[in-house]
Amino acid sequence: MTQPNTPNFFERIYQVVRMIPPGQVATYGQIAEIVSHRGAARTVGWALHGLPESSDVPWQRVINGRGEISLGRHGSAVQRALLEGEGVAFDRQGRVDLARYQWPGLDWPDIEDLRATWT
DNA sequence: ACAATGACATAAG
DNA sequence: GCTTATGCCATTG
Repeated sequence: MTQPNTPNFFERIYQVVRMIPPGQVATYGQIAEIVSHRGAARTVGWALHGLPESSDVPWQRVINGRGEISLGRHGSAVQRALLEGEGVAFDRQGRVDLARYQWPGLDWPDIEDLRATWT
């Protein structure tokens, strides 16, 4: 973004994030594993970082591997509110029960087919 | 092309 | 369970 030639990487990330159903959450690593390699987790966060709140991408459903919100204290409140509005419960430490709310992800055939669209 | 950065992840102490 | 150290990837200066 910020440039005419937006790398497909960000678009891929957005596309996957849009597939996360309401009331469920996914981790950065999970998204990275679908769009690219496992190590791209940081890049996923970078992609969502510049995303406007009014975007069609449910960025709030993407959290870190500990089930916690990784934003600075600033946007964390917003994200928490959005998720709570979808039925996601937070514990006292502001963490989500991943075992219960984590997005199952895509099946291998689906991932394969999805990647075929970009490659 | 090199060095630094960032909404991460995992292993080790 | 929390803190520290190391790895990974793409973007940016």
